[in-house]
Amino acid sequence: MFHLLEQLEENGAATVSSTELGRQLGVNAYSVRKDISYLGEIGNCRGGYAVSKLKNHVSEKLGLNTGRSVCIVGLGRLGTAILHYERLAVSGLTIVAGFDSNINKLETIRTNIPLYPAHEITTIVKRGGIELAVLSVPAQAAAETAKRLIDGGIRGIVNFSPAVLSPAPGVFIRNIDLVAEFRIVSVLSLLNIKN
Amino acid sequence: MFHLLEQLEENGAATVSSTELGRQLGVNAYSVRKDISYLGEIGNCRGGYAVSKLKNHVSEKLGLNTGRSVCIVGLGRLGTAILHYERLAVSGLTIVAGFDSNINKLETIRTNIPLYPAHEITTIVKRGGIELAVLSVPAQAAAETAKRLIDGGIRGIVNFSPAVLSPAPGVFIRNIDLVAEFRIVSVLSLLNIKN
DNA sequence: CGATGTGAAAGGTTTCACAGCT
DNA sequence: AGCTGTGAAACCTTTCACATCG
Repeated sequence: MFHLLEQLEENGAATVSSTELGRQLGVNAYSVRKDISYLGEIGNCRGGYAVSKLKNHVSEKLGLNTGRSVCIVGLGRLGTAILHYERLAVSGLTIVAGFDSNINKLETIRTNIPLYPAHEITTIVKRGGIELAVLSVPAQAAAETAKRLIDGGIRGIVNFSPAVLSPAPGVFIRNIDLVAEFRIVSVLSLLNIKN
Repeated sequence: MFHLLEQLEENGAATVSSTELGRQLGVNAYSVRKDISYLGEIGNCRGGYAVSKLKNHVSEKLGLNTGRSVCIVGLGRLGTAILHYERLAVSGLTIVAGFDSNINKLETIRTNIPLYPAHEITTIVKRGGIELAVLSVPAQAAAETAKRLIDGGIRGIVNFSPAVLSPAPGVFIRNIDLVAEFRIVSVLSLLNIKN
């Protein structure tokens, strides 16, 4: 949704209607209006929403403009891919550190982002006031690593490992199990025609 | 869920109760039982579920055992990471091809999986009867690439690009916008304590 | 008119309570 | 007693109809 607004703005569109937004997002116009209305009114009934105004409005209400610091824990292929992901940088998130338990690996990765061994997680997170973390370590290391992050005072974790992390107070955890996603597609593509 | 069952089996657990499954999955026991019951009964009321029996039951009912072929389109860092992802291989999915529009890139990637230039997508997918695809190309290339896959007769697409693909009959599309996931964590970790 | 914002209906999912089996 | 399977209740989300505004 936000990405679409940015695209529209780049293309020089001044306004956009809920119908059009819905079409491009693959949902109906009701939902679009409902969602937008939760953030308070803004539309100028005649010509739809003013694109840049709506973008800023959403951005502000959701706190998307407040830059937040992120660290990547586990620099395997997936972790490294995220470390270099450009789209993150342009979305208010700054990657400020990377961690891996394999010290040799830290030296082979080319980046300007500072990298540290895994045992320093708690210290660095605490010192740098790092708010969010990406967990891309093997399943068996997930619980231990998460504990270190939480001890450092992390506020949110995006967990790519298949292990389900035990919830901690004040820490928001989002699990993304890639293999499960593939299974979903695999199963559902067999069954029905509609999404 | 499925991953947990495999783990339990490895650890030699013979049976498991819905309460215990729920605890480890971070949901309550009601949901676990409800979900399992949709696939038909199986539990032996006294000692909970027999782990391996349940695993096979789920596997069979969901068609997880029928090996399906997958191709990866767009061999950037993310695409390459998935190409090498071992956990996919052990979950009934076989990666049978990779595609990229940059021919030079195809030569630099070390793998046993056959790689092809992007313009051959339709041909190879059709010829190989490839069922599922991973789309990890830049947003502006997503629509065109998806069209080629669909022309080749693909059944399901896991779309990692931020572009929303227009739905096609008989093709199941699952969108995974990584930046959106980070925004969700970023926003929600600010607000509430509970997940 | 064309478009938004919103209360009410429809539909679906999660939670619960409890019968029934070992 | 301990646990499963399931109908009913509570809850939430999506869909719709329509009043309202420029």
